[in-house]
Amino acid sequence: MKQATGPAIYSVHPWDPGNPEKGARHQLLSEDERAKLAKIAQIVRFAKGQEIYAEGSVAQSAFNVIDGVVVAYNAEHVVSFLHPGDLFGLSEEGRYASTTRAATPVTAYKMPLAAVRRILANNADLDVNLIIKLCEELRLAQRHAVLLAQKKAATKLTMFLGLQEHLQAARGEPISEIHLQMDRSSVAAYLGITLEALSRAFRSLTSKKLISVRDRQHITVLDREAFNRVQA
Amino acid sequence: MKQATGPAIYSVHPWDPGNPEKGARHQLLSEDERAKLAKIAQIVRFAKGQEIYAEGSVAQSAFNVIDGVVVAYNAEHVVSFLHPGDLFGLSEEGRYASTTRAATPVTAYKMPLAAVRRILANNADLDVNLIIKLCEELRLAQRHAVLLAQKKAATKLTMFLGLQEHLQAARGEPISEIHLQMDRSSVAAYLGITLEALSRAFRSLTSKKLISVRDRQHITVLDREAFNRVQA
DNA sequence: CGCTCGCTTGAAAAATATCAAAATCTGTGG
DNA sequence: CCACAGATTTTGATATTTTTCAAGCGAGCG
Repeated sequence: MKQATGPAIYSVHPWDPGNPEKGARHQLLSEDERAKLAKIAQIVRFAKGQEIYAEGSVAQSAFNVIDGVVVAYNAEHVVSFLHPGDLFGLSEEGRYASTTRAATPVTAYKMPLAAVRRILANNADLDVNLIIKLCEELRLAQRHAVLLAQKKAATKLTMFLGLQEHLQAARGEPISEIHLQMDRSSVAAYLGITLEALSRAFRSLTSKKLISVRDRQHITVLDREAFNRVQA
Repeated sequence: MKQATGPAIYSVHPWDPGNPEKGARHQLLSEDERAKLAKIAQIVRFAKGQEIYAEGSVAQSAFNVIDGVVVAYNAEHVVSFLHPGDLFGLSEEGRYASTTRAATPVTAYKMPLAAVRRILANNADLDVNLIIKLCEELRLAQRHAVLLAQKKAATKLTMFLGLQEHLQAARGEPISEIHLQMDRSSVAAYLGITLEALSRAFRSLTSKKLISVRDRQHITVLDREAFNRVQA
């Protein structure tokens, strides 16, 4: 468990173009805010594969990932992966907009939406931070769209790996290897291709020695230049 | 010109599952807030095809569409269409995350980001409303992702037309016809297919009498049931 | 009138989807 | 520690679909 002090929301800061640490993520909540949220939060655990909530059901709680990876589905299609420091469970007209499921064993804070709203209404700083986080999610969703718009499976895969690597770095994790915690079918759904096409794309990149696959979860980029060139 | 009283942000309200007017959009800003923003906003116009700002350039202004349609590009790919009541120009690390271009003649409010931030910092209500709007954009982006994940061009097209119709209704415009204000190449880029594939998808739906195309901009759904069934 | 630009159509090439089956991995229990 | 059952992933062959390249159409405009 990474944070015992209360909910934590990480994001890159959306302003300051001259920011020295480009792309680094920061904790958006102050100690005080975290403490406030901690009072209404409880820690919950989900087993791998367990559903957290279903699309269309009445939204009662928001969640904040402490450890593990969550997959969000819209109508059978994977729309995002949520990592520690990410927030999910925001809703459309009071109902969840996605189905979420634990891709690995997950620990998370669970917070009643009503209480979150009450706190937000009285705390301008929190609002701004939530805005920052939402901007980040929006940018990620748009990057996902760019990825999905690619026509070749190998291109999609390199973009995906690049994105994962980038996020991993932003989270401060080592990036000698890319660590894919979700299974192949989730990745395929995220890329908008079949499991078979994904498998072949992996093989194609591997046989060209652009990447090496240590095991299903660990990938290394061998030829960075050629790897980046695939995205063209 | 639709709103002379100041910037307007429209969105569906994210809570209240029992909301009677499902999917209807509301004005998020109070008269007071609009007046406050109007003080820092100027009205600007863009000719059809004109670039509004470029991806990666330093972000200095946010925009609020008054009239017309704006296309947002990420790396050559269309990620969204912006209509009256939409907000754009929010940034990542101080630089614009997309390139935007007027798809039709556009009128918009232009507001210095620094001033917007100053107002946001002192106005919790605005914050909450911005959050609501960002949630909406996020949901749209995820719906776009679901669309892009479809494997057949005809399916993508029906989903797109359905989405446009839905948005049109939410804006309170008549929906006897679907009005596509952007050109075919923008639609194709949004769907992640080639112009030719889009053209063939239109022909396929037309020849099956699911839709009729009055002119390049106006489409009618003839067989609603079959039309909805395509999305399977 | 002749032009360009946006869109449509056609034919061949390339890529992915689909279906079926083999291989590999994971967790469980002996 | 090993063996087994079920789930996950890879591989193979074929069918579909889309991309690509090239040419034709048509509306709007100087």
